[in-house]
Amino acid sequence: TVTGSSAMAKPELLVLQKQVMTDEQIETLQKQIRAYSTICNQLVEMHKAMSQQHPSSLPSFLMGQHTLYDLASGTPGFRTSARQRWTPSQIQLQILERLFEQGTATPNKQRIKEITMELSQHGQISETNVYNWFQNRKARAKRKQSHPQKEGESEIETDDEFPREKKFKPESDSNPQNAES
Amino acid sequence: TVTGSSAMAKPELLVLQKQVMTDEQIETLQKQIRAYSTICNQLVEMHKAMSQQHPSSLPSFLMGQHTLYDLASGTPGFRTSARQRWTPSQIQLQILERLFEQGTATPNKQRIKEITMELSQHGQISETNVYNWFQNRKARAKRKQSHPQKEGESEIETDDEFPREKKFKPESDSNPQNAES
DNA sequence: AATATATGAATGAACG
DNA sequence: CGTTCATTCATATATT
Repeated sequence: TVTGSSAMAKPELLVLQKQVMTDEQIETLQKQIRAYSTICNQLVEMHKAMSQQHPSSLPSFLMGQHTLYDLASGTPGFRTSARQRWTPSQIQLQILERLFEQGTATPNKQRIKEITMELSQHGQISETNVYNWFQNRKARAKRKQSHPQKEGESEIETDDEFPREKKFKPESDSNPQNAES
Repeated sequence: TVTGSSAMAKPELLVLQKQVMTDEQIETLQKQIRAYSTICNQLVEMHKAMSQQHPSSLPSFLMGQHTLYDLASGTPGFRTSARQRWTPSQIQLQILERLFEQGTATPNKQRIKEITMELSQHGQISETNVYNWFQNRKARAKRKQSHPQKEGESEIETDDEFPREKKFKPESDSNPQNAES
């Protein structure tokens, strides 16, 4: 039985007015469940390893949590991946790279359509894939040059990283000003 | 209507023929998520108590699990990344989505103030955040129809066994949107 | 197997 | 408002 231990996590993502969920909502739920599943199992494993006790001695609050095991242990590894990300084939990559070198940095809509059409002959691809690829390619190229040898030592400490030059839109008409603290 | 019906591998409880969930199913999901949430937090607490280490030293598999602590918002111990960029909480997102669906496409300044006031009760937020969110939401909703974000798996894997129960998207490439720049 | 890296995708913010 | 940029998230792949 799920006894609400505290008021820490209140997944209200399910509060709907109707009994209809969209694909996106279902996918969100799957992700969340999968995340919990993974972490729960990992944590349980760690706990067992640390306590060095009989593997059957689980803390009391895990008793009766059949819902957990029904969900998670049913499929080890939990292949719930709702969406696989696109992976360009070698041919596609070559074509894309060549286009990029030729100066096609940010193709417009029409250009993307053409490229997608072209690349679709060498594997499954969508316009969004092409769009994302060029965006990432450009961003990566830019970061590489400005960040040649810098090592990513940035830790999660409270180091006040200067938050970039934040530019406000000097709109004084219908644009709210930022009031963040 | 919901176009891309994805019949991918997923927990049994989510295998649906349509994108419609019954009250019971939603309730089941809520219970399961709550269970995960509770157990995860308990396990994390226990682990911290046992390891007697810095509360910030969490195992690697918890790194980057933003999905978790977004869901279990406010969970202490998880890396409190002082991110520069505003990230709406689940509740905030939910409210925003609802407002958007209700037709609040472009709220004026006054409306933004109200919304910000409302949302600020569920986390840090500024009027600019709200403004940007609606702008982005609208822009991307529009592009959504022109870019069918339906990518399949790449068939570059020649050593494929047999066609699994992959999801099949009705790639009808419906709307040849013509938006030249 | 666990960790590190590469990279596709998502999204808040900014620009013209 | 449409488009682009910058950063982050998530996962496939590589490395140890």
